[in-house]
Amino acid sequence: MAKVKQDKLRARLPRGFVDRSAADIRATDAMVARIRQVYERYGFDPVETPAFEYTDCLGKFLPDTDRPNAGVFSVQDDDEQWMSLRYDLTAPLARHVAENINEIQLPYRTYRAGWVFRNEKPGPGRFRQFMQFDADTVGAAGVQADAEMCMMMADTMEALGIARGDYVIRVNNRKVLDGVMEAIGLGGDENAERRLTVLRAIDKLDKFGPEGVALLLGEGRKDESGDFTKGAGLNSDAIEKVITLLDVGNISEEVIKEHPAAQARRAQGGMAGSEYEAHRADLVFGGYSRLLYSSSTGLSGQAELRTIWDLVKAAGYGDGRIRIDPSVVRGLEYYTGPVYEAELLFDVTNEKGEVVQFGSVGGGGRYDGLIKRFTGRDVPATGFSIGVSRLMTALKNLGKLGDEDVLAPVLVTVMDGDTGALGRYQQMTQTLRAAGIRAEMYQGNWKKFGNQLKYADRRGCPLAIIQGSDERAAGEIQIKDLIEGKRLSGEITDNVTWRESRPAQVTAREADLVETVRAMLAAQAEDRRAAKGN
RNA sequence: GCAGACGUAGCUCAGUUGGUUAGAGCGUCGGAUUGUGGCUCCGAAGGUCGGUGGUUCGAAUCCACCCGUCUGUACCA
Repeated sequence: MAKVKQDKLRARLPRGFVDRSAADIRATDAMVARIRQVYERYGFDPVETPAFEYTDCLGKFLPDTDRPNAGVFSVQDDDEQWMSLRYDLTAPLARHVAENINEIQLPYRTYRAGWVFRNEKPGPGRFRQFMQFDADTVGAAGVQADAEMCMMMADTMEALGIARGDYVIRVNNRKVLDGVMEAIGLGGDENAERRLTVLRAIDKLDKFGPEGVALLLGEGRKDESGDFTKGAGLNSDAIEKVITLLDVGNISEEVIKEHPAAQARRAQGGMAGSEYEAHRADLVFGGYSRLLYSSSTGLSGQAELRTIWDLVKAAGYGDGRIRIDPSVVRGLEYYTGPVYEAELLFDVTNEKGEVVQFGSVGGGGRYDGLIKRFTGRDVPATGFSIGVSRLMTALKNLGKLGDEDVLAPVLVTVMDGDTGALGRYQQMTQTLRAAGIRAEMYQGNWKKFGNQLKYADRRGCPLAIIQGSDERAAGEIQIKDLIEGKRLSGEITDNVTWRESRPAQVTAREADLVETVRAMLAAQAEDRRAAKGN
């Protein structure tokens, strides 16, 4: 016997994957619906591509194509072609557009939600399968398309219940970063590797602060466990320039208020939030100018940012919802111009009650070269991605989700298991369903009646319908209010009394089934509202 | 990938310097109560002590390797 047990299969979930509960699925559906509503209102249309793509279509633009299974899940098809599970929704869109370029009317405004897969180390809140919700404009070269993306991200945050001031869309431009690297002598193909190291170091600003970034730009940095990360090896002059750039966006309130234009404005009676932001932007652009005067690439990046800023300001988004920020880096490979990301500004606590650094919940940018790989012709595009799973974790801990719990069904209990009686119970159940009330007939072993109520209780059923032969003969039913009954249970300690008093149970005419159930459910809903109010 | 910590029942954890049959609480199931949830009481099931190999008369305990989890770090399209 023991041997049989040894051979027993162990049920186990693959590392980094999760099963989703009813509550999770409902919360995700609700979130996706709200995001979709925003995208639709902006005039975007849905498209869907499969989870698998040929590996070369996903990864040709990557420098590390020689490692087909690093980071992605790949398999070989019957014909020995490599296929991979998609790791984002942008590369598949590029493939779709390129393949259908003659049928698609450009500019193509499109959105899609879907699961993506990454073969990397999972952590808390980090999975190997997660959902993204993307929007892209393909075939629009002007930065007005990028400005619109930023505004749409802001609207999406608010549609999800994140208050204005609790999030910010930070915008930068890869050309500005490239300009600074030119200025410190890292231009040219021979320095590509070091440029990448510098970008990675900059990306760590929110994690390690300016001091940590400076170490990574120089010799390197040692972490808590004593592990050493080799740095970019820049000299102190170059490090200072990069740190200065990152610091350009870090302007204190006092400095902004000392701005000459701001002082004049204040003399006339105060400064609105949008004016404060405008002065802040002026100071940021001034800082860019001082650092980038020698780089034409950098200056054109700055000009693009200026245009984006003017556009979002004109549309009323210049009140702190969207900010120019020199420390935004984003995806290291294919972005060519403006990059943007959405960041939450409130504290997020995990299951243990610890405050965690949440970072960005979505981001994107302009990728003018991605589709050209397939078509050979210029097809500029810009778009962004929202990490649905990640954002949901944040919202769940905030209590912004899970409010709209679905009510468990009314349980029609079974007192008598012969076919005739079962038919009558089934018919009652259908009558409730036809009236739009969620209901089910007990499907377990009917002979243990106590178990039926126990089942109803644990399932969270609001009501139980009971009809034994006595009630049947009288044309009646018993309706038990399980919520009220649970409340009363606190006052009864003796089991015999508890059973015989049949707490919170009413008798009704069978003909009044729907009417009585409706009234009792309405009363419970009213109680819940009242309780929430307190 | 690198560095560190940790793996005992479904869950949370005890387990003495290496010593007989590895325990508790919670949960699960059954009964007290075949037409009434909760409480209470009684009873039961549930463990290759993460795996493999080694040291030893003897290993949950010591050693090596592997697997897994967690933390930091790298990578993250």
